[in-house]
Amino acid sequence: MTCRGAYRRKVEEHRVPTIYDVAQACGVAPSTVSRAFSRPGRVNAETAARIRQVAEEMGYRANPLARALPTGKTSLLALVVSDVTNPFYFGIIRGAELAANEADYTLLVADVYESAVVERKALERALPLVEGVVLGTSRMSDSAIRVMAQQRPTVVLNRVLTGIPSVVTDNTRGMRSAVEHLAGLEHRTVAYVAGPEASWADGMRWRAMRESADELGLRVLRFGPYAPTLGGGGEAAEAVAASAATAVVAYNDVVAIGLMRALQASGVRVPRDVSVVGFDNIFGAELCSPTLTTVAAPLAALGAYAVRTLLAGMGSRTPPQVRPALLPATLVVRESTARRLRRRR
Amino acid sequence: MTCRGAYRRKVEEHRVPTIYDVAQACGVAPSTVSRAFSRPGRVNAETAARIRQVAEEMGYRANPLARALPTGKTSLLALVVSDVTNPFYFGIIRGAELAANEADYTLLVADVYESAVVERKALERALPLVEGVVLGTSRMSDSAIRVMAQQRPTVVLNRVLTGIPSVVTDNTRGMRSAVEHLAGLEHRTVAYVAGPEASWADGMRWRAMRESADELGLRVLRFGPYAPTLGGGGEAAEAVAASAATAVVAYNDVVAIGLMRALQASGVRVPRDVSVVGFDNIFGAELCSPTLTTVAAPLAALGAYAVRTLLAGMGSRTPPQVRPALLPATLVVRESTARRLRRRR
DNA sequence: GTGAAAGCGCTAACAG
DNA sequence: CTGTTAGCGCTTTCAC
Repeated sequence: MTCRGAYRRKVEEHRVPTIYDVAQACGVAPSTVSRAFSRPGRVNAETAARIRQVAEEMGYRANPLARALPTGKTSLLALVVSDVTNPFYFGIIRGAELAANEADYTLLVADVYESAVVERKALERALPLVEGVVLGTSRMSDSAIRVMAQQRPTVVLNRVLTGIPSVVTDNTRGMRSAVEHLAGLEHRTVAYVAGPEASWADGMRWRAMRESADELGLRVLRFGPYAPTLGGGGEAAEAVAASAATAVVAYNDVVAIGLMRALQASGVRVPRDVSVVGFDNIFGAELCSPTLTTVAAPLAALGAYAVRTLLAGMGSRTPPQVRPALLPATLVVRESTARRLRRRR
Repeated sequence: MTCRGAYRRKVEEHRVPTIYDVAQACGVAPSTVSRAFSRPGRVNAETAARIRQVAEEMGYRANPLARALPTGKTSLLALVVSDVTNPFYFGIIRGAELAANEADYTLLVADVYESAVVERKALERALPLVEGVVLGTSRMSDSAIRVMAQQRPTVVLNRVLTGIPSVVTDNTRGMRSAVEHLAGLEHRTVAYVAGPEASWADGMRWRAMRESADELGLRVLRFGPYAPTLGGGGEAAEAVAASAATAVVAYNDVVAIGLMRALQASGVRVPRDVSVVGFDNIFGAELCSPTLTTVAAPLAALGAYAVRTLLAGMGSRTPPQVRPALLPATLVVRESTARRLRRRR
């Protein structure tokens, strides 16, 4: 054993038992204690049991830092989200955290306030500490993501990046069920209130809507783009009210709620005059009135699946599957959609 | 220099430059490189600059793990919240994260799903990694918290614990402004819809309401306790409607929204017949209709202040201030409160 | 199966 | 001001 203790720690107060203490108490070498925990098979079963018990009694806990230094195994995973304040992420965080804890990993949630600079700094800080990262929404360019993915196993959410494993919501199917729902309520002309043009999801949703509407023989209009905010939805109200559409699907719930409020404010009743469908099923969707029919993204599932994919990829030497995983979105029917009235308003 | 490299790392792939590489490239001792970064004063300015530049060119970044091992300085802080899904915490997380990043710390958000078991496990995992912890809401007993506080500097949010620094919302002042607002709208009889009895905040709020009402000469009723959920608020509706109260303050926004909906469902109009005030100003407060007048907890400020208090306490040898810090709550007036009608409904 | 010893990358005490 | 050295606590060859 090396001569220890000459390098006195500043805070002698709460001396935590180390592997050396356990070894001494058991009358074995430190390396044996280490093995007893990490490779139980390679040590005499009886000895191992004794070590375990003594360790337990002493309240020994392996120092994760010390373990991580030689092995790189920090048991930390990073989840980067652009805005913890956005209800969209709650479910994702929750799901990711559950899956991480399940595997005895701790999740480091990095909130980057929609800012590329903060994102860079946050990642710079977190990257060396974590074993892998899930990119919730990233302001980073594809190439920047690829560079990062070389440093640490990476999984991307709701964004497809060839070569990087990703898990995305099946917007197409989700949109289809929304349109089918509206068709079932006898709507003949439906509109899409678009979100930001740069949004990958927006493109998917609009395309899916057009296709579904076509297949079901509905007329389809498109308004926008609008900002993905209450105000953005509000701006769309006038155009929607003036149109022939009796039902609209909005880019997301926040836009849908903004739209509903503006419609109501100008005397258009929801769902009596216009049915409204949102996307995402955020917490507020059942707080507004009428409560919002919406396509629920499988938030928790997305987060959990991403983490599991990450862990799986870390475990194996082989590069992880390259095809994006599609997780089903489901329609949640609430009060904001209703059967079309016979007489046009 | 010790003979290095015999202990080959498994992944030779992405060799990150170490302090030794920089030292060699600069022709100085490793310790000098270390000093150049941690104690710039103690090294020849010219040498330091050269080292810095070389390090920059090589893309050297100190390995936080290795740094943390001898010093204990992980640059990690934990924030424990009982439920990331609860809108109440968003602001807190955001504020805490901002303050942490400002000081070059990374925040580890541990979500404990309202479960004491998960909380224990999460803390067990995180505690050895972090330098301090902020307890957002904890299911732990006072004594358990005190035990933890001995291991790591701790700050508690919205809970007062003698001996442990804490930062709490000034519910008393917040409630007073709510009651003054209602009195100004000529309400004479007001009611409090109580939350869970075990809640420290609930007790504070009710007491403050009674006192404020007394001082302003209002009659005050109390209903509850109810669960702090939409359903809980709904349950209160009947009692409220049957009472003489023309205005109610609810334990929190979620209860207030549940109450409003149930009232409206039974034909009581808000705010025409009954004014409703919530507490916390969660995201949903401006999504519901009518939008909710509410006492806004200084969420981001709470989080930020807690982190700053924590960091301050870690910095100094002296035990941190023991008096809980009171942060002001402010009334946000929206649509759910209105002047009392002359004729009683 | 077990012990000895060399490191992981960095910091800090000690000399000069 | 700078170099030397001993460790932080754990893992992992390498011998026996």
